[in-house]
Amino acid sequence: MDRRQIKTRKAILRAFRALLEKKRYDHITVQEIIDGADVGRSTFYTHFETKDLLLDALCGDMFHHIFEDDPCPWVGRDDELEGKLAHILWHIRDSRSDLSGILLSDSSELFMTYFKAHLRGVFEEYIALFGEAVPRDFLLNHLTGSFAEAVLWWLREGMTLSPEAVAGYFMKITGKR
Amino acid sequence: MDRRQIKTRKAILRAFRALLEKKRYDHITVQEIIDGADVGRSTFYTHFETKDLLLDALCGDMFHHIFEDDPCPWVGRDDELEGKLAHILWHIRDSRSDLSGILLSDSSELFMTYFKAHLRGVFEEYIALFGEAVPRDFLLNHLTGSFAEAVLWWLREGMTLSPEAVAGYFMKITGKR
DNA sequence: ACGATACAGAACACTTTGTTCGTTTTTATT
DNA sequence: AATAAAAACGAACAAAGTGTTCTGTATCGT
Repeated sequence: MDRRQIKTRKAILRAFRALLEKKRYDHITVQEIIDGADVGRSTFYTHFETKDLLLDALCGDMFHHIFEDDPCPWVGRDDELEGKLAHILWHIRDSRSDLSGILLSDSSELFMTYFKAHLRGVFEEYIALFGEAVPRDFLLNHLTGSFAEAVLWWLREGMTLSPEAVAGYFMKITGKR
Repeated sequence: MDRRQIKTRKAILRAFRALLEKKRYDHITVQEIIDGADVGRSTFYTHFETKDLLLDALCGDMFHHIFEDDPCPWVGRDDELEGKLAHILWHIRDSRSDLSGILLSDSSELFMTYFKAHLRGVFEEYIALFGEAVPRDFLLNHLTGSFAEAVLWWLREGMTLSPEAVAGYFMKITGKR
């Protein structure tokens, strides 16, 4: 791939993210993005058909590496899920992509949708741990939703607690352990 | 208040809600709203300064009567909270304002924010029921968030379950009872 | 050094926004 | 029923944003 393409693509995404931390998604204009990225108008539209697709691309970039399956030392342990959750939190805190800024922005709901979609995959593996007192889909929905909320709470608190502590709280509150 | 004002205000809100069920909030234009409401352009702007304030007004209308404190037969009983939650669900299902359509729309995240804000008030009263194993704010956040998610799940399922059943599931899943 | 291609920048037709203002209709009151 | 006040209409407006097309220039991979 051409270096120029990569450079401008990154510049656009960076400018977009900077704007997202300042104002709401639907108040951001293409003009502001290309001004921030210092990129021509036509160039923007060759890279991204619409602003919505730009958002998709940003979410892809941000969440992909967090949910990559990397070597996991918790496999087989009885706190395997808790370990994985802590791992996700750890990634968010130390991520170069500065996820926390985006998740705390006025457009956070937008990103929560993507976040939950990824989380669902994680919890699907461990659904059996939580019994069968309620419908499977209800439970899955509950776990992903409430973990995402917990993460947001943690970010709002300034991430003073350790990832392990938050994961522990979450497991406790959902009745496991 | 002038009848005309009430009439046009209602017409605008109705048109807005009809549009929200079809397309996303930030894709809706003022032009579409006033066409749907059959109202002059200047009239719209005398009623609502911006589209965001129109949204605020809509949320106010929709959620207000649900969280009104009306005669509550569960006071003092040990399933008082469960009763109140069922009551809320009952309201949503039978509401004339057709909340379900809005909460299932592409802009549902927007309304969830308002919904949660109101729910927080409900849970604040009963926070003591859930122990002190985790920080109060964490817990409050968890309860409001996950109940809102449960409601959304219920709506998506077509409200086949009874309000009492959903409230029961929720209490079970949060560890109470 | 070469052709290919990505970019800049300007111009464009078009849509949307929010405001203004004179006119017409409806309302509450007498 | 007559009247003054209030509200809605509708046209026109500048300003801003959208998405496309074009030409010339700079940069890339080979």
